[in-house]
Amino acid sequence: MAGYGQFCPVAKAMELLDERWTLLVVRELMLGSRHFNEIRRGVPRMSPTLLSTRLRALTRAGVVERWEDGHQVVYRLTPAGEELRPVVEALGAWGVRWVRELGDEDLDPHLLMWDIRRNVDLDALPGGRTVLQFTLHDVAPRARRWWLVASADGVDLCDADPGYAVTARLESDLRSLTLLWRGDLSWQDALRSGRLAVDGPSTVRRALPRWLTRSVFADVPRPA
Amino acid sequence: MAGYGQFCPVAKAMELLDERWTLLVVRELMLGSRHFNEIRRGVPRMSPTLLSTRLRALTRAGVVERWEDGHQVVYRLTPAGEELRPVVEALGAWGVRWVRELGDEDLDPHLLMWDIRRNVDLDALPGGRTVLQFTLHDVAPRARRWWLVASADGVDLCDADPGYAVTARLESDLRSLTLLWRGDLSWQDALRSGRLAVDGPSTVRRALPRWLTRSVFADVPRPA
DNA sequence: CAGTATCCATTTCGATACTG
DNA sequence: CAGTATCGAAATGGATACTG
Repeated sequence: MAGYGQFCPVAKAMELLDERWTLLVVRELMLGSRHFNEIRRGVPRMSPTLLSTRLRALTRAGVVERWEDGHQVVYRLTPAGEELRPVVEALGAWGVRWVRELGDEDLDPHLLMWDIRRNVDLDALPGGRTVLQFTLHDVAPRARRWWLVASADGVDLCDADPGYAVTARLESDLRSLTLLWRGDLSWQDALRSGRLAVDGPSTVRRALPRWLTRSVFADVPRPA
Repeated sequence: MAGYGQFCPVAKAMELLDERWTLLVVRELMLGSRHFNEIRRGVPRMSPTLLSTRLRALTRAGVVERWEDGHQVVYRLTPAGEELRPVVEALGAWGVRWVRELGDEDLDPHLLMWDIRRNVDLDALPGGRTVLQFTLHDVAPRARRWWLVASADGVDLCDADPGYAVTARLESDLRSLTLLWRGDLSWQDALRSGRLAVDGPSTVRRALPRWLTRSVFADVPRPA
């Protein structure tokens, strides 16, 4: 793709950043992904070839640094890449306010559960091990049931029963849980309307919203 | 172009905004352009067909409002579009810091003079009429000479001698004047190095930087 | 794990000319 | 002024399979 033929800094920035997928790859790196297949997990519809191309372009542009650690390959943002955070944040805040309609194609249980998993607030987690069982009743069998195993050591997400005693069960549908995650729906409204049901001890139920945190954009105020 | 298949607000925002030229059209509207051909002036390398397509997409997305006033057509940003300002500002600030190399293809005397024109600070302008004659000695004859006619009523830019008495003459080359405009080069350095010469009364010369303002990104601090 | 290789359908865009 | 019409070249990217 040719450039814009403009010296304007916005144009120069967009020559790099407006290429499809590019800023989503940057987002993944901001969220802490370091390895090729870890990044892929956040952009599953992107072909590996294309991810490879984009990582190379970002590296050439000085946004990403590729570095071989033993026989591992590690990607990370350079200072220039880190400084894209305000851009990504502004885009997300705008998107959550003004792009409200989600098509069915935008819903993805794997992405959703992965996002939920990586936003568990370990500091707010009750002591011991908490095991949440999620059921998304409108989703194909393979991706219908999930187990979130959280303890001070970390969080695991399983799509098969790991065998631990379940602390609480959440039932919802894919869209409702997605809306809750995005902050388009509050915990209160989700529960009151029956779009989400939580089955478990009331102490666990009450603690849930504190450590099962939502998207960083969830609290962006919505337009009246 | 298909969507990303993601509910992430950044992805949803980029489905609209990562299409080529889109954000530059938004930028033009932010800078005050209202009419089709006025917008085109800011994105001269964009074909009218494509501009038309983009304006329609932006209108559908609720970012732009199209409105017929008599037999004029007026475009303007909606509140949603206005809220893209932080995005554009973050991109520009990032771009001016981290995309420093300008190719010769990025230089354009028409865009540059147009930008300079629309950033004249009328409030800081001395009384009466000021006429600046610009000479870009490395530019093709057609775009080498410009006259900026500024008074309290407004600013005109001419590519042919309008016949007024010239208050001061500026001589430079296209790249130097562009760097000055972007803030990659200070007035001081430009003058000291001889990349810019100003010929005129010293009061006029000293007042120049106050009203002939540079890009809004010029004062963004550069990385060490 | 970390990618490449291949291949083609599709889209996208730019150029140019034209119109109410 | 405010766009449409048309057309072909280029590239973009998706799908799939494969490799060190």
